[in-house]
Amino acid sequence: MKDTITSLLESAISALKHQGVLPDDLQPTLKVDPTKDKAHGDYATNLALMLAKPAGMKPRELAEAIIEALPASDALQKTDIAGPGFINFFAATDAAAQVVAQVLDAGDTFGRSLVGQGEKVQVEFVSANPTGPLHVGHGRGAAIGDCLCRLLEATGFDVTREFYYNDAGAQIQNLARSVQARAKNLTPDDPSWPENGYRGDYIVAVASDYLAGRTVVADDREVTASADPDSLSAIQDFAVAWLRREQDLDLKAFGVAFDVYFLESSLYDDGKVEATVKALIDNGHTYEEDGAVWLRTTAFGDDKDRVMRKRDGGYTYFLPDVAYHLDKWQRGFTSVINEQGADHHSTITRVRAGLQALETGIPQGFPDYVLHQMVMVTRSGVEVKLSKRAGSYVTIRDLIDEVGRDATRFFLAARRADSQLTFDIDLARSQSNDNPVYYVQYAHARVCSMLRRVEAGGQPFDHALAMEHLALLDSDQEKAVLNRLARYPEAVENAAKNREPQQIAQYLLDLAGDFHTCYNAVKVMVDDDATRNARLALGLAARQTLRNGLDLMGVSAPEEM
RNA sequence: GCGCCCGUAGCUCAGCUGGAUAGAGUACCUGACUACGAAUCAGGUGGUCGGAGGUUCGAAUCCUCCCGGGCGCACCA
Repeated sequence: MKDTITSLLESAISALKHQGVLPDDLQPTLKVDPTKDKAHGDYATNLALMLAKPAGMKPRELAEAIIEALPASDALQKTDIAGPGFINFFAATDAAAQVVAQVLDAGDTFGRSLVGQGEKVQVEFVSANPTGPLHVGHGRGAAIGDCLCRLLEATGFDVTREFYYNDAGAQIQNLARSVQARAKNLTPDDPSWPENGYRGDYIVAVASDYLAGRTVVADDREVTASADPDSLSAIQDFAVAWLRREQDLDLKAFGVAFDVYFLESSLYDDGKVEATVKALIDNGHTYEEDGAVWLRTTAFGDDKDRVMRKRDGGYTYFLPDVAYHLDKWQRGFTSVINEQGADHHSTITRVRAGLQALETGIPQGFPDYVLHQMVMVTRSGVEVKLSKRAGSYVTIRDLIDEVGRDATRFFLAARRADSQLTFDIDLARSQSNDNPVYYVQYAHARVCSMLRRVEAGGQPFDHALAMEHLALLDSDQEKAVLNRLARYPEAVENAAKNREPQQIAQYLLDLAGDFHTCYNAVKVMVDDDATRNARLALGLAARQTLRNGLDLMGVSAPEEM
C-alpha cells in the first residue's frame, strides 16, 4: 500500500516538473507515513510542506496541484488536504484487506526480507567470565543480543553468535583460591579466607564436586576433577569448566545458544597478541615512558594515550581486545556488533584506535556497539546490589524461576538498551498476570480458541471463501488491524536497521491491542459464511503475525493459556 | 574536573530517526460476561516532554548552555 502511494506520488512529481510547476532539478525524498489518527486516512505525506519553498507556492496550493497530478488508482478511495498541507490517503477497503492474503500465504516468512543479502555479521554478546552464574545484567545482554541476532537473520543476514571469555586472568586465580579455601573447609568469615574471594554459595558446590572427583561437561570443554585440594591449577581448570557449564545451563534455560566460544588465552597461544604488538610498534604509533610501552591512541580520537605493555612486561587488557577484533576482521566479518554493558563504554574508543593504528584498512567505525545501561533490581522496594564478589546478586536463573522465561525475556528486551532499567522482582512475580507479555500471548491464544471452536462446530475455516470476501472487513476496528498488519515488515526492517529490539515488543503490544479491541467489537461467529470466514481470516493473519513477532523475541506463542 | 548515556502522567515505560490534539500499562473512579476465553473491552481523572535559548512552515525528537541522575575516567578485566 505504502509502495503504491509512493509510486503514485513519483509520477505526480514528474508530471508537475513537466508542466513547469516544479523545478526540474528537484530530487525530493518521499516520505509516506501511516497516520496516527484515522480521521487523517490511512497514510499521509508531508510532500507539499517540503516542496513549498523550492516551488515558491503555498503548501496547500501545492498539495492541490499534486493531487490533481496524481494518476487514478483503484487502491485509493480518496485523498484529502489537511492541516498546514498534509496530503491524506484513504485506502480502498478491498485493497487494504489484501494484506490478509499476503500474511496467510507467507506464513512464518511474513515480515522476513533479504535486505541483508547474505552478508556475514557477527554478534558478540554476554561474554561473561566464568567466575559466577549469570546475573541480571548478563540477562539483559542475552535478551537484547539474541533478539538482535534473530532480527538480523530475519532480514537476510548470515549471523554468527559469539561468546568471548577469559579463563586465565587475575579473576580466575581468585576463583581458584576461593574454591580451594572452601575445599579446605574455610568460610568467608575465616581470617585466612582469600582477600576479595568469591563468597557465593556456588563456590561451596564447586568445591564439593571437585573433592568428589566429578566430571563436568560444558559446551566448549570437559574436565574431570582430580580431587586434590592442594593443586591450585587443577582446581582452576575444574572451576572454570564448572562455571562455564553453569552459564550454559542459564543460557539454555533462557533459550540462547552460541555458535562460537572464543578464549582470550588463545590469542596469546596463537601468537596473535605478539603479532599485534609488533605491528603497532612497526607502524610507529608507540613510545616508551616510565618503563612502559604506550600506544598513541590520541592520534585516533582518544583523550589520552594508553599503556599497552606494563612495566612488568605484561599486557594491559585492551591489547588482547585489539588482537581479538583484528581476528574477527580477518575471519571475514566486515560487520561486527558488540552487545555489552555500558560500564565498558570506554573501551570503544580504545579498541577502535588500536585497530586504526594497525593500518590494515579496517574502517573507523569498526566494530559496532550496542550498549545496554545498568539493570537495578529491587525487592521489597529495596535495591539488591549487583556484585559478583558479594555473592548476593540476582541471577538470571532467579528471574526465570520466579517469573518465567517468556516474561523475563520480554521484559529485558522490551525497553531501549540505552535507558536504565528497574526490574522489580515483587511486581514481576506477584502480578505476573499484568505482565505485558501475557497481553500479547493472550491475543494469540484467543485466535487459536476461535479456530478450535469453528472446527468443533463443523464449520471449519474456508480459505478460498474468505479470500473472496475480504472486502467485508470494513469496520474501523478491522481496518485498524489491517493497517497494523501491513506495517509489520517495515517494523522488522527498522528494528534490525536501528538495532532496537524494543521496537518489536512495542509493535506486538500495539497489534495485540488492536486485535483485542476488534475482538470485543466485531463478532466472528456469525451465521453468514462469507462474513465469518473473512473475519476468521483476519484473526488468523493477526495470529500469524503475533507468532512471527514473538519468535523474533524468543518468546513462545501458546495455543491456550 | 573530563567523557558516554538518560530525564516524557503518581509509578514502569513507548513515541515508527522532524509532523497534525504527546501515547500504553499500572494506580484511582464508571460501566460491559444467559455472544466467539473478563489474562479482555469501553469511558473518566492524571503532562510546562527537567529548565532556558536556537534552527524552521512544524521540535519530546536536531544544536548550544544550565540543572538532575547513572556509568566510566588504572601500568585492573
